Amino acid sequence: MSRAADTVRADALAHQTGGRMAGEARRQQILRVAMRLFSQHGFRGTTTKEIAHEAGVSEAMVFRHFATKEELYNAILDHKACTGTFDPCNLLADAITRKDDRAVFAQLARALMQHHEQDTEFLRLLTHAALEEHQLAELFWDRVVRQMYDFLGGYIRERQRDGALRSVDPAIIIRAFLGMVIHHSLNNTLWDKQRRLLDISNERAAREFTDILLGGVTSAAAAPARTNGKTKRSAVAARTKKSTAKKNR
Amino acid sequence: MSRAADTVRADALAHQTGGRMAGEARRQQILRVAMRLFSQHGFRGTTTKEIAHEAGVSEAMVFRHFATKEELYNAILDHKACTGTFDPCNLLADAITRKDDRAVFAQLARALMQHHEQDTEFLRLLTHAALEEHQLAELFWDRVVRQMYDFLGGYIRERQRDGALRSVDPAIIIRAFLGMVIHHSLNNTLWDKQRRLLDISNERAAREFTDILLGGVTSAAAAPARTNGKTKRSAVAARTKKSTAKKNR
DNA sequence: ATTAAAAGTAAGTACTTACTTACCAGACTC
DNA sequence: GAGTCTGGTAAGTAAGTACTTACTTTTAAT
Repeated sequence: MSRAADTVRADALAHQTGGRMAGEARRQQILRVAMRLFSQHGFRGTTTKEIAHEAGVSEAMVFRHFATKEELYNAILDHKACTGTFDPCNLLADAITRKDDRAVFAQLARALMQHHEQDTEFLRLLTHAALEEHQLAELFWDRVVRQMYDFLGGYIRERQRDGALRSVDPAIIIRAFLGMVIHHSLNNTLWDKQRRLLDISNERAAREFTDILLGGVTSAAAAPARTNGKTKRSAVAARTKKSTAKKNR
Repeated sequence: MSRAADTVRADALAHQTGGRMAGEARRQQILRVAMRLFSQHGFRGTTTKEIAHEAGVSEAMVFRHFATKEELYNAILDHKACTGTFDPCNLLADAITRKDDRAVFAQLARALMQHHEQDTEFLRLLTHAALEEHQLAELFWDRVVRQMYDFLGGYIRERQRDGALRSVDPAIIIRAFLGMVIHHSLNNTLWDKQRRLLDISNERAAREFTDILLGGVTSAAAAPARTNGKTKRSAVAARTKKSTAKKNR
């Protein structure tokens, strides 16, 4: 869908003359403005007056469309939580059927980072929500994060049965990988916007993170050849087994 | 100085009868209360009235000790930024001189996660500061994060010259590792306090993350055996040594 | 052209906010 | 025991805050 185009058109209309708009269009515009402001200053840090002013409209109009400030906030969060997220199933389907681990993780990382970069607002909104312990945080968790862990977890378990991946709790692998990716995104959008400490393309970051992860979790890396390929009994193998046992509750 | 002792005494005094306190003690108490509230609700989400009430004192007293709310906030942040952070130099000095990569990273991870767990307030405070683009975020960045990258970066470069680690930009390695660790901490304190998705001890998390990282960045992993025996051998030796070290607990 | 709904506003209300002023009470010195 | 320094408060103030009310203008179908 052409969200970008809609945005431009609506804003143009609003900023031209401040003229009268159709109800739904105005509603959407207020939503967009509010989203921007909430993501910048948080819920408490954003005033309804400010929202109204930025939307080029009186405060009363905001309250005509949204009964309370809270309702406006919820509308944004709901909309974002439902619409704004991609699901990894479609994106990774191809790579998964090919069992191309490298492609699976690299594509996931690239898609995530691209998403974060294009929709910085959402990242900030989510972080605000988490800090304020708003229900969105939980909602997002249940709808998106849990699904991600389930989905990726299934794939990893499969690859572990194939003997391609070391038997580590899949959740740990996912936590580690998402950690690299999300931390990197948060760094770029929240902490080090000028990228003073590390300035690399999403492409490259995805590649490097994937290299590190796969190096760390593929079977070959865990059991470096020394005797033959099958029956190496080493401290490494013992450790791996132990952690598997611990994991099997 | 015995800050801990002061703290205890002050709280006891304050909670007993709400009696009169020495100036400095009251100041410290207000600071502590304010820190807790700011970390819970952010700067804008915390009122001076609330702070005063929780400190068992009138609002005017807050403003006697701190001219403005902003000054109070700054005092907290400054104090935290200077006092509250550990520097990795001392902590890791031993492991570094031994060139025990596993110990270096595992200890760092454990210390960081422990720190985050014990001082959740600070994590939240920092995140709030980053979102609000408060100067503390930058201050913390310059004083702590940059130092960490420099320090660890130096060690990694050294180990790369030794041929022990693959030649990847050290900053990427650090970003990846800190990503796993910090993301995990943020998850535990901000998103998934009940640890529904992953519930492991800091100890184990540190170990697993270190395993993944080292698997991904040691030379052997990057250049799987097939060439000569040197890198292979060293890799195996390193791994064995590490796992022995790990077993000693 | 009439009319009724919809889009919009100016000017409130009731309450909260950060911050101030004017005053008080006990402990200490002299 | 007079003076004064210090920890403390009650009761403000001016500027916000979310939200409302009473009213006007535009649109568009009849």
